[in-house]
Amino acid sequence: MPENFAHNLKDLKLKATPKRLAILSLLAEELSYASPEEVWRKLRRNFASIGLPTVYRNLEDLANGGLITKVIHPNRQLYYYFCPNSHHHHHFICLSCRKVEDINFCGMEEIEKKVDGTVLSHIVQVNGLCRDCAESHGGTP
Amino acid sequence: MPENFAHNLKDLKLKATPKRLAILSLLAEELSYASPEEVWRKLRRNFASIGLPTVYRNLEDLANGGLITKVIHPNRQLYYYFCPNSHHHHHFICLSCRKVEDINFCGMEEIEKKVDGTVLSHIVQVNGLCRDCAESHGGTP
DNA sequence: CTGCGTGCAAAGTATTTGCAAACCG
DNA sequence: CGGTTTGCAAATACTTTGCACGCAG
Repeated sequence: MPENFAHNLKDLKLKATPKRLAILSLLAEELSYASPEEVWRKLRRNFASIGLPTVYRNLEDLANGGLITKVIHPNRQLYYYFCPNSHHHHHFICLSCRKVEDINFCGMEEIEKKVDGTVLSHIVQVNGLCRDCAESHGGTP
Repeated sequence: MPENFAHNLKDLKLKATPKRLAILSLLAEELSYASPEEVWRKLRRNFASIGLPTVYRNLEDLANGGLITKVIHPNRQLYYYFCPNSHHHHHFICLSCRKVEDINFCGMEEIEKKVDGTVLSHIVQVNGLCRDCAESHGGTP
């Protein structure tokens, strides 16, 4: 499922501009989450001029469209992750190397029953150290 | 369990200053989460001079000590909530009136088994509209 | 063509930091 | 007394906005 990006964008009524496509493929190649500035730095290798605001705007739009996922980070900076996995699930993020693992579990059905109100969204994210990072520097994020 | 705040602070090696105690009791009286600035505005009623940075610092310290909880909000501002419930659980937050409901469920045991790494922390938060808000303005946060 | 997308420059604004003075224990 | 805590002022730094031009459809 490599290059339906253009198609995905069309579905979201976003134009398939070179920069959007580049952002998507760039993130798709990462196993980890990235900050807007990191994405921007990488894009500058391929584009003579690209503005940081453009990156912010596009990441935001892509996340709203569901093509990529916002990562919730203790330091409250923005990070994004491209997740090829299409069915509902959550993530384990490594605070050290930023790798992301899928978690195929979501207790939300049970939770929704317990809540006295309307659920609009939910956040489930597990933070920690991946096996590699945990072994190497035994616990220092 | 009203005023062991001083004791709680001591456990965290934080001095029981009037301002810290005020922050705690102020939050303890709320059923909802509050921003640092809101806390600050309320504190100014009782203290001739109180700096916003002090509020930020104390909220952060109290949250790190586990006396209060940071709320994760879509707008990425800081919010804090005092939760009297001592055993592990999570929260349903109303994006409209900011009320907080406890959710006595956490699927983390199951999740930890699935993860290939060391879990340091986890976030489970359900966002939505409480029954009252859902009924009144049927869906506009 | 026509409106969405982008660059650039500039503005926000919540949050942090530095330091001297005040204070808890 | 001695290390914490606090106020104040100022700085950070991430993120967002405005506007004119360029490009996708």
